[in-house]
Amino acid sequence: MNHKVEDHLALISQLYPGVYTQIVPQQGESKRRRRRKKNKAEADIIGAKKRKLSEEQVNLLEMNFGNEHKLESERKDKLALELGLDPRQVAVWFQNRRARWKNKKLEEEYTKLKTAHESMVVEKCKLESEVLKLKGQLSEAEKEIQRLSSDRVDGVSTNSPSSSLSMARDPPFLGEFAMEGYEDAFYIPPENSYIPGMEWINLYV
DNA sequence: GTAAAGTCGCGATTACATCA
DNA sequence: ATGATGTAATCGCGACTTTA
Repeated sequence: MNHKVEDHLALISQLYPGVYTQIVPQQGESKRRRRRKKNKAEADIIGAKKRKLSEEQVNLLEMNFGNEHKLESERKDKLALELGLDPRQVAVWFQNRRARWKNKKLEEEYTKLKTAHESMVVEKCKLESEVLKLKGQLSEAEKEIQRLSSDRVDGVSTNSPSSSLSMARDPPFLGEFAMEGYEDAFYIPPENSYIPGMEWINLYV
């Protein structure tokens, strides 16, 4: 805080006890208190009008912030002298600037994550439709197998085990998340490994 | 060694200027 | 005139350092 303003506040708090209660903390009052509202008359009395920094001042501050976000006191004093500001104002500016920078970074990060999430959703849709397509192909192939095997055994045997095998091995249809929690139950073997009962597949590859 | 005082940075909030 | 927005300033707090 500007020392002049502080002096004014101290004086006013002496003259008008109860107005600036935050200056003399109450005994045992550790919790955050509601801050007093400064009215225009008070601001006029103490000359505490808020003023915008000039473009040149902001430019120089921005340049310094670009070099280094933190502000050691030596640099702060030097900068304050250069800008014709109170060192406290320079510190406050850096404080607020760091907060703005942090907010901006957070927003950028959020946008990046959102974009990544959206493209993942698209990818998921693609994969799901691919799965549906492959399931259709599989079902067609099984129908064809059944047709061929019934052609081959036609008139020889009516209780061929092959007619029920594929049904017995088929996992129940569980919808979109069929594999969740069933990784062990429906183990998918690596390529070229021998699968009992799956010899037929070699006929088609 | 330690309690009190001082300093600094941060998050949250307020006050004020500016603009649509 | 008024609500939205941006930003300077304030407050309260914790962490750390300095001083007596």
